[in-house]
Amino acid sequence: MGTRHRGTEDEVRALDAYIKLMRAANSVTARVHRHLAEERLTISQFGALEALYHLGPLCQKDLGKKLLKTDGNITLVVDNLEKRGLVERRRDPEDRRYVVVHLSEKGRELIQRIFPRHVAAVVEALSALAPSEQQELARLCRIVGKRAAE
Amino acid sequence: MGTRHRGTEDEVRALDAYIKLMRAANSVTARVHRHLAEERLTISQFGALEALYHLGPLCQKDLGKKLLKTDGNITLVVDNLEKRGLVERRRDPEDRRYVVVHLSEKGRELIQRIFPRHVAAVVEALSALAPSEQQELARLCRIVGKRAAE
DNA sequence: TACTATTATTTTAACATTAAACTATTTCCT
DNA sequence: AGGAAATAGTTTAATGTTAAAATAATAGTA
Repeated sequence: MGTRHRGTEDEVRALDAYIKLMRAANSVTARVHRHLAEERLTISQFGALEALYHLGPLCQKDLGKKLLKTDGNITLVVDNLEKRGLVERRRDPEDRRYVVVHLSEKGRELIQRIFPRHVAAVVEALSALAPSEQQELARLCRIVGKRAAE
Repeated sequence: MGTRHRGTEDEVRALDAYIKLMRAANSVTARVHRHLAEERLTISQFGALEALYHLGPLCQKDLGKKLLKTDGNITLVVDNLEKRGLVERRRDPEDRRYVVVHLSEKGRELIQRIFPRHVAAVVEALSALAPSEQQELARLCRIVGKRAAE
């Protein structure tokens, strides 16, 4: 077991699962995003580009919801993408509170080029599990995530 | 499924498990550490105190290995704990390259007081799963984490 | 219409995080 | 012994991250 805590059986079991979950998420994140360094992209920047690529233009609030990040964080990440010309901010003329973030041509070219590497890295990272185990992992994580997000 | 990617069955399955794993880890981390704000402790600070509490004094290198963080990061986290008088740095007289980090009395009192809350929060976060499911989650995460850490 | 509440974004302060360069110390090897 | 290599820690620069306060714009309501 991964915990040194002396507690009830329930506690030790939960702590063990917790530690393993955290370590798996850490290791997989590091491994999956290793290839991003080549393009000088951070994980957050990649996440934003990917969301815009698959969902189309989004206002910053919605981008934050997708990435589970705060408003202020999105402001900074979009700033840095904008500096590199990978996205464009467009103020919504209908409701001037909204800033809609669009992929630029350069940004689209980049995410199109590197997304296949991302998929390959994810497949590789999970290849130690059989297909049915991957599905079971997804099922358990969905339950845990849902409860914790309440 | 949690992905919009159009790909092979293997790809979609792996991406789905990956997304669920990440979201679960994120949500559980946020939930489990919610109580730390009361004590104005960060997650990293809590992790360092916990490691010192359960493993005894550690040099910064070893602390970094436990927390999976870089040297420079540990320097800062220990700095901030030291400022609050929760830990003490002691240069190893045998090998003056090493700085051994000790819990102070104040630090020990704090971690002893809040650790039970941490355990309770972890148990709560995982309570949506049956005991056997928690064990299965731990098993799958261990496999995935091990592969990714290679 | 005018006031209030809500919503989206930005800003700020504090801490986290990494990579890379740097310092100090020790170990290893010839 | 002496110099090279390895190891522990610090520093720096860039980015991320949050919470909280501040701005700006819109919606709702008396």
